[in-house]
Amino acid sequence: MTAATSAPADPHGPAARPRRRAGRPAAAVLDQNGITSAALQLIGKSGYDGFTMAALARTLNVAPSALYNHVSSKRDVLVLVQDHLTSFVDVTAFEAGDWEQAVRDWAWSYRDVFSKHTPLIPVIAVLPVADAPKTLAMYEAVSAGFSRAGFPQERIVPAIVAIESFIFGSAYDVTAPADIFDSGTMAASTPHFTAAVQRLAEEGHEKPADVAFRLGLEALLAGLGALRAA
Amino acid sequence: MTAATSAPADPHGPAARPRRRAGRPAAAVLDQNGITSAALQLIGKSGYDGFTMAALARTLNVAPSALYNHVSSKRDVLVLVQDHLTSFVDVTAFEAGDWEQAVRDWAWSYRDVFSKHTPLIPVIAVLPVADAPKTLAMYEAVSAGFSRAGFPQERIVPAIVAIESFIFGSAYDVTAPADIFDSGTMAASTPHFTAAVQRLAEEGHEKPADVAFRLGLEALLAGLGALRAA
DNA sequence: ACCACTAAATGAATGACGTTCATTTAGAAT
DNA sequence: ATTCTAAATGAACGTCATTCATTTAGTGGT
Repeated sequence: MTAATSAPADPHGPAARPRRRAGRPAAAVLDQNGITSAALQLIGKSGYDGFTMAALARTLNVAPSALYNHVSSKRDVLVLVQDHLTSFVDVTAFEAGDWEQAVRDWAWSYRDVFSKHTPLIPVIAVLPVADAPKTLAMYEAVSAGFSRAGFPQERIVPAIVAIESFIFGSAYDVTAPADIFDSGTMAASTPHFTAAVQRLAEEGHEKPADVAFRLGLEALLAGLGALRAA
Repeated sequence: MTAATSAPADPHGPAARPRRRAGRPAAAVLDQNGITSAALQLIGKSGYDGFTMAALARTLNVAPSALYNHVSSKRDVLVLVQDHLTSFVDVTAFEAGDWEQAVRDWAWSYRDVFSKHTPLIPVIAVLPVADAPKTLAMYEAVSAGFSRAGFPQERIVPAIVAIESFIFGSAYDVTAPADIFDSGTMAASTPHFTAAVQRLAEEGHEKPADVAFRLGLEALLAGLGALRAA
C-alpha cells in the first residue's frame, strides 16, 4: 500500500494471518526444508503446470518475493525437490548380496519415482552431484554395490551413468500416450513398423513401457554383468 | 509432403479434406517449411533460450501473431523442428547387412543429433508418431532392419523403445558439465564413489559421456542381439 | 535497558513471453 | 466489378519469474 507510509498500524495485516509474523534473523517462517515439502505437495496437487512461485508462496502464506531469501531461483526449488525425491529411490538391495537383483530393484524404483516427475529430468541429468547431497548418497550406495560385486573401478561410473541414462529416457516413456505408435493414415507406407506395433498390441497385456523397460534393463544387466571380475 | 502437426485453419467440417476451397491469396510469405528452417537456424544461432516466437517472427520479417496462421503453438514449432532433425539421423546401415553395426551407426548419430537439442527430448519422447512423418519413416527403416535380422515381431518395438530411451538419456549426458561428479566437500563421506570417479579420470582420455554411451550401447547390443532367431 | 545490526518479509514494479483478437490487405473466383 | 477468404498486422492480455526499496523484529554487545 503506497499511502501507508505514515500508517504504522495495520495491526492485523490483511486478513488475520496466522500468528506467524514477519522478519527476524533467528527462527524463520521459511526455510529450505519447508519450501521443499511445500513444493512437493503443490506439485502433487497441481502438477508442474500449477507449480509457480506465486502458488508456492501462497501455500506457505508468504509473499512470492520472500522465497528469494531462501532460494535463488525457481530452478533452485526444483533442485531441492529433485534431491528430496531421490531419497525415495530404493538402494537397500545393494547392501545385501546379489548384484543383479540390487540393480533391478534400484532401477525400477528410480524409474517409478521420476516417471511422475519428468520435468525434473533435464535438471537432474546435468546437475553437479555436489548440489544434491541425497543424490550423492545414492551414488555412494550404488558405487559400493558395484565395487563389492567385482566391477573394475574405472568401469563403475560409466556403467552407472549408462543405466541412469536408460532410466531417464524410460521415465519419459511411461508418460507417453497409449496411442503413440498409431501410424494413422500413413500405416500403409510403413508396413514393417505397423506390423510390429500390431503384433505387440496383440501379445502384450503388460504396459508397453514396462515391457520395454524390462527388456532393456535385462539386456543391460546381462551385458554389464559380464564386466565383473570372476 | 510434410503435412505435419495440426492443420492451421480448417474452418469447415471435420472431414474437409484437401478439397479445393474458394479464393486464396497467393502471396504466402509464410509456410511450415519456411518456419521450420527459420526456427532451426535461429536455434543454431541463439540456442533454445533465444528461441522465442517474437525472435522467430523477426527473422521471418513478420509479426509474431502471423505465425499463428501456420502453427497453433510454440510447441508445434518444436515438433516441426524435431521431425526435421530426425531426417539427419543415419539409418542407411539398416539397408545393408550387419544388424549390430547398423544399430551402432543409428544410435550414435541419433544421440549426436539430439545432444545439441535436448530441449526437444521431452517433446519427442511423448509425441505420437503420426504427428511426425519423418520420425515415422525412421522407425520404419529401423523396424525393417530388426525384422530382417531375425527379431521376433513382438520384441521389435520394445527393443527399439529401449534403445531410444537409452539414447535420450545419453543425449542429456553429453551436455553435462565436466565436473558433474565432483563431490566437493562431501568427498570424504562417499569413498567408493569418489574413488571410482577418480579412477575414471585417471584412465580416460575419451569424453566420459562417450565412454558411458559406448559401454551401455554395447551391453544393449549384446543383450538384445541374443533375442534374434538363430 | 538501550541500541545497532541484520535476516527475513512485504508489496509494488519490471520485463519477458506466449497467445488472442478485431481489423486490414490483396489475390482468386464468379 | 464484386465477393470470398487466407494471411498479415498491431495492439492488447494474462501469466510468470524476478528485483528492489522499505519495513519489521529478534539478537548480541555495551
